[in-house]
Amino acid sequence: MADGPGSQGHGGELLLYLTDEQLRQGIEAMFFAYRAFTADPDRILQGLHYGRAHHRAIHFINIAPGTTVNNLLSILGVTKQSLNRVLRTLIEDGLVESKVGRADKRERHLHLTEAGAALEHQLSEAQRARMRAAYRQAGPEAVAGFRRVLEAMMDPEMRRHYSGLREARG
Amino acid sequence: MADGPGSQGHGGELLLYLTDEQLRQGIEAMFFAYRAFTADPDRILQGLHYGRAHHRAIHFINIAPGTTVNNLLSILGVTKQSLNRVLRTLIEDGLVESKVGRADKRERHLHLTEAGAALEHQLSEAQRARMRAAYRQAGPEAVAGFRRVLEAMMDPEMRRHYSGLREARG
DNA sequence: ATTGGAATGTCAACAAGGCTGACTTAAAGT
DNA sequence: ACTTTAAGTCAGCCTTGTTGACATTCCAAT
Repeated sequence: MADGPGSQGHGGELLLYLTDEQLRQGIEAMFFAYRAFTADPDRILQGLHYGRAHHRAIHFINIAPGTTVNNLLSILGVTKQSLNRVLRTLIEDGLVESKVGRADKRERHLHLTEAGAALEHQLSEAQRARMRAAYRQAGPEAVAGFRRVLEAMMDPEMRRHYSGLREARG
Repeated sequence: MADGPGSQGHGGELLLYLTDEQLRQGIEAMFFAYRAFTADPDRILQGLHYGRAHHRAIHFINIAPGTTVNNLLSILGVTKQSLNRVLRTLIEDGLVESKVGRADKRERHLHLTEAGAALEHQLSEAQRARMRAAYRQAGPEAVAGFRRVLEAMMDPEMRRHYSGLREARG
């Protein structure tokens, strides 16, 4: 591994020279960027007696309408008790609808109501606005790299749930 | 690659055309990657009666030894009561040392003890390992893009605290 | 020297949102 | 018939965030 810092590891042949300092900067960048990334929806949710957990549930129900509780559980990586607490309030407040499964009546299929979809859109638009601004500022090549690093950082288990891989990767 | 599928001329200007779907994938990538990113240190901390808050305190005390409580507060973005609870246990357990300031004796200057530095290294090494693997897998160009997007995503306020900008940006 | 304000620390109470464990109900699978 | 699965519920615990109130210490200005 006599490669300099500019070595190309794209094919996986040559190794990158990565100092602890470079890695540390990446770690801090993740910390600060993620905080900013969640700040906008948090601001909207605060005062509505909702939190980040509700946002996540709403997000994934919107992505996969009709998903079951069990499926949502495995995506979110929390216990059913934790999810249930969140889901119950969303259903009570009329943002989420829970329908008994046709094929398997044990399952509950989750959908957003109109009100739920409206909140989802408000939340995701706030997040998209920041993402859009960052993408524009960084440029298309940077965006591709950003996505590549994040995908490589995920647990393989979670990569299954990540919809980005099912399309637009070629 | 100035005009890949992600960019498109727009009224003569070279604006990025970003679909909601592309942005959503970026949002989800952040979610899943951040979870993976914090999972390794969380695993180490669990059972030691420490949590992510302790990790963050230890991290930034290590980066800026001698930092004051107030400065740490503004970096972490939590209340002094929250930070104090964490700091107190770290001091009691002999991981952090709090020294009264010489110039201003109201201030407390924070340092890691040897034990604290050892834990810091264990935690950061776990995180670096994942980051290193992702960087190697994605390649140097992707890493540069990753950093650029994250920096653009941060709040300007927080960019001041981000050490990555003070060096290695040319 | 006294006073005002800043920095720090502490106590108490509360909420969100994780967790475990135990248990029920209903439906499906065998 | 029995077991397993999906979902829901109750109770209790932990971490980590929040407010509000208050004490202490010290610097700096009056």
